[in-house]
Amino acid sequence: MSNAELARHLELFADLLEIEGENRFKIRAYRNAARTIYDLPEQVEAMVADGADLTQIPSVGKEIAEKLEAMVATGELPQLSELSQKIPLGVTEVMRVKGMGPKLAEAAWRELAIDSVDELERAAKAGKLGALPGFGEKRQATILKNIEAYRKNVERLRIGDIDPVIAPLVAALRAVEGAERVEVAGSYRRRRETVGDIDLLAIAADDAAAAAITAAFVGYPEVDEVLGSGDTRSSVRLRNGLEVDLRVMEAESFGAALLYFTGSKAHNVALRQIALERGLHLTEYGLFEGTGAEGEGASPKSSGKLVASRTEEEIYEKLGLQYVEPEMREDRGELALAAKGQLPTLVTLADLRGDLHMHSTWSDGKASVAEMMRACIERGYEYMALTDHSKALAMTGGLDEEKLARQWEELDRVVAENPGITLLRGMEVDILKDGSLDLSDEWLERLDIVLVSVHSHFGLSLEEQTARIVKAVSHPEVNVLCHPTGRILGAREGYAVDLQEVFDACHANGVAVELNASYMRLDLSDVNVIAARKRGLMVSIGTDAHSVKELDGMQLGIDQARRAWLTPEHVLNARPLDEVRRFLAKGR
DNA sequence: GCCGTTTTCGGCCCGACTGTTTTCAGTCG
Repeated sequence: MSNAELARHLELFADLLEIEGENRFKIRAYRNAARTIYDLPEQVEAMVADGADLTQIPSVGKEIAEKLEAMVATGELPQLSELSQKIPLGVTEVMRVKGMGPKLAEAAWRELAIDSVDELERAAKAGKLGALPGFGEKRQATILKNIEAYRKNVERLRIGDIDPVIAPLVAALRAVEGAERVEVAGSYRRRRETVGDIDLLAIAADDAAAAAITAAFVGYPEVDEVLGSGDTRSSVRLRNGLEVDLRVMEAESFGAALLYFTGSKAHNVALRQIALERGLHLTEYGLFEGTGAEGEGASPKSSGKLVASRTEEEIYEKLGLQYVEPEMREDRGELALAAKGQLPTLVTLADLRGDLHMHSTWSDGKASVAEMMRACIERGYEYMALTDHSKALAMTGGLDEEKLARQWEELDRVVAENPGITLLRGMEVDILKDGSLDLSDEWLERLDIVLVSVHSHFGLSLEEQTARIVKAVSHPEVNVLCHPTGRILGAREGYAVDLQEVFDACHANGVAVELNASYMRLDLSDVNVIAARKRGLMVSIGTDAHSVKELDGMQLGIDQARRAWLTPEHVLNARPLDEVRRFLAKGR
């Protein structure tokens, strides 16, 4: 059972416990464990096989360790199956509708036998929800609207799809007179691969400016529906289904608000804990003296002297912490390092010296070799690898040995015309079904860089797929394993593969793994890049560009790399050319 | 259920909003 499945079982169990009315701290314990397991770079299954002590995993104690072992052994969680006899799993689905928490979902199920979103909708339309405690006309209408939103937007949107929509919106708000600052917070700022909604924060010079910013926001052309609009807070839904919230505030508390709304929630909880340990109190308004517990009846917001609030930097500083980059704020151990002053210096776009994965019109790219080359020079790269497809991908016009020879004649000319950059002659070679490669050994040896990829036979069993890829990366001429899981965000799960085993093989053979920066892929995921880093692998951030414009997709790859704490030392294409050449030569 | 520079019990992040209340529970971020 994969870590993701284990986490989902724990999460589902927590849902049912919550509906049952269990102790909320117990529920939180299960949710914390679920999140930790989901983020864990090591496979729990492998840990169990090795006889490791699972209670060494943070948030996992004796009880949850036993449950994990049971799930690994039997493929199911007995307590979950048992509880789902009592409470239908559909009730947890009802809980996913905004406005329906555990208490209301439970009441709806007990009173009205509602155990699915469909049932909930039917009951709301028939006006039957009024029978529930605390349910009036208004709430019934709200729930109906929220069911619609739930159906429309069950899945989070890809960050690469959202960027082109949000950038102009932010620009429009920044252009409003009296808008002193407009920033995006939330998971968008943390650069998560998918985003559920957008949080915008703005500083207005005065009340008139605040009103103008709000007016510009709710009147923005892409707005489909205004969900709510007040003096300090407004909310809209854009035409693509994305919900966007705007908060307008004074400069005084902007840092505290930015910190709070950037999250993650887990990072915030951990930060507040640190504040309490220091006799301080952190809220979205600022960092205050006192823990807020002593002032009987006094609002924590007003109790205690303000210590810091204008900038995130000063809040971290007063907490005795280094500034934590937004991409790292996931409570994955960053605060312990920040306390010791040992946070890594994350890789940036400026650190990159080249792009090692791109296509041209020789296969399925839209730009010529010369155009791609000039574009790479414009982007300040010292080197680039041209890596068209191999012949197995007939639909892309992949190259066989003879066509590759002709391509090289053109490369000779283009290289002579563009002395500003070093061209690495490469190919993205298909891994065939049996793990052999789609190019002759003779040509594999002649290439400067060999990328290998799976583009077919996604349905192989875990064992077959793993063995196939291990065989491929064990070929002495292979340098980079591309998009190692084959996933397409929001469209296709990756194929079944034991990444630990594949990473071991890459390590043994001097092969780097790719972080494919395409907004559709972002493969490896942040968690898997962390696993690769911990395994000591080099990571190549490649755009897989099929056009000049797609070369700019590199930023998304950088974002993902930063979420995995990569520094320039970890990234192959952030290394100087001679070092890259040594890596490609594998000491030969 | 987890956790421990207040270690094996007694805590566990915080504030706002909403609809429905007449003092608040539930939900959300």
